[in-house]
Amino acid sequence: MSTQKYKTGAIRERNNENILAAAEQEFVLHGFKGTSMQAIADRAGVPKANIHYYFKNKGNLYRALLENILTTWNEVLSDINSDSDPARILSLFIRTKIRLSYTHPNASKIFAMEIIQGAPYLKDYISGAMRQWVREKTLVIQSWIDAGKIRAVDPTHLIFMIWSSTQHYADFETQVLEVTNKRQYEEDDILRIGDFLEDMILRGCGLTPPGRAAYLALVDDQAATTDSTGITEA
Amino acid sequence: MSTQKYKTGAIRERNNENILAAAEQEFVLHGFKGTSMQAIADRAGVPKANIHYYFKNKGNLYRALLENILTTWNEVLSDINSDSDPARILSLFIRTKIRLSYTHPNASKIFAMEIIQGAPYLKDYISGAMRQWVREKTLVIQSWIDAGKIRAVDPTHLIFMIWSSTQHYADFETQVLEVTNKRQYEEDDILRIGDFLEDMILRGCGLTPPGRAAYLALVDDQAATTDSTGITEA
DNA sequence: GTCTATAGCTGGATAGAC
DNA sequence: GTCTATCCAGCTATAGAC
Repeated sequence: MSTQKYKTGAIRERNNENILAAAEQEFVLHGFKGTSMQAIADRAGVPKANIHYYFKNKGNLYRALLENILTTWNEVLSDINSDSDPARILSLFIRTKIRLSYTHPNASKIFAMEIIQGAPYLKDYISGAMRQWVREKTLVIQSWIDAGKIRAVDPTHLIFMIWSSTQHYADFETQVLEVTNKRQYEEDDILRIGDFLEDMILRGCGLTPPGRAAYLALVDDQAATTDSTGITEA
Repeated sequence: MSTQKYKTGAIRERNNENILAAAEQEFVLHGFKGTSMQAIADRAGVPKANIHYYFKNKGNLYRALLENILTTWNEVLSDINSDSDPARILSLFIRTKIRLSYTHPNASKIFAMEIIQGAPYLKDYISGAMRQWVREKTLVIQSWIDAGKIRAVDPTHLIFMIWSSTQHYADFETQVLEVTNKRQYEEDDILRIGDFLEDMILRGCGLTPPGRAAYLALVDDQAATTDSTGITEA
């Protein structure tokens, strides 16, 4: 029940996105408590009061941002399932997570800071949906072990290892770039990291790494399929 | 040139430690900007003005804390060198880092948050001492590869993998405990994490993991040696 | 829906009594 | 060296003109 005729929802949405994008930057740089609504407003180019009009208070804005992040991740990662070949699934999962860290580094960083500080806003999500997700995946991995498809490694720790080693390149971006004396990641860096982590982790599982070419072929296939579904958003 | 006769240095030191310990807690929970001097003072049980007397300002207090952290890490990890057996060195390094994450989780978390936020206080350290440290270690690892002692894996990424997968259990403690439905880590958890990561990473390097027993024997040896040096601090 | 002005409070830091 | 009282800049949030 908005007061304007039509179309104005578009302005609201655009403002919304601007504010959320600005908030993401500020929260990464200064943390939740350390970020001021004024700084977000300045970065988004709107008066401070407007943010309160849109989101009521700082906690709601932060919550909206976290939901955005989790939604994006779920959309991308939900593609990964129902292939009975462990090597292909693990490879795809590892490389997709690395690509996510590359395309959404700030999302990963905000999530990381939230967890490090004790997950005050995400405790329910972690002990609910996330725990459930891990339970399901460990059952799949355990079934691979029982079928003799992979070595007997602890499924839960395997998931933690994939999470930590991939997210590291987003969360500790500053350290990685500074230590390796680079300005920023390039496409080739992302592929090489994928090569390395796939190689290490799959060998640890007693599997033969499918390699970079197999992944690129798979992604190209998906891209072609997605195009053919006719997504036409500008 | 202090104004009191003698012994008062002990009081100052005790206060200093209390303040640093309180600051560690608060900085972990709320980040640098989000932490108030009042909160630190309350937790340390001293008037706020005393902290300013001891540390002059918030930035100095934070810097002192970071220096404390880096000193502790250097002391513990500098023991690890000069063994020409890659499997033993890597195993010891992995398990020592996990133990550090267990004994000093807050130190790891503060360091992580500092890096995630762009390392405003530690950029010099990273591009200086830390980069140098990585350079040296990669040369050692590369010499192992050249000598055919381990598989040809990227030395830098190997170091990042060990860092990320071990620190994960400190930094993401909340997530790990919540997902695995545990209250806190126990001794056995630490050993099992060591078993898992040693197994995965050393196999990835084409090495045979020495295993838990080898590590425990080594640590017991060191403890005995340390005792025999006659350290008598209360 | 948008923005200015401001209330009400907490922040870091210091002056000055003890 | 210690602590109380206080300054003032900056904070979140809202009231109310437009």
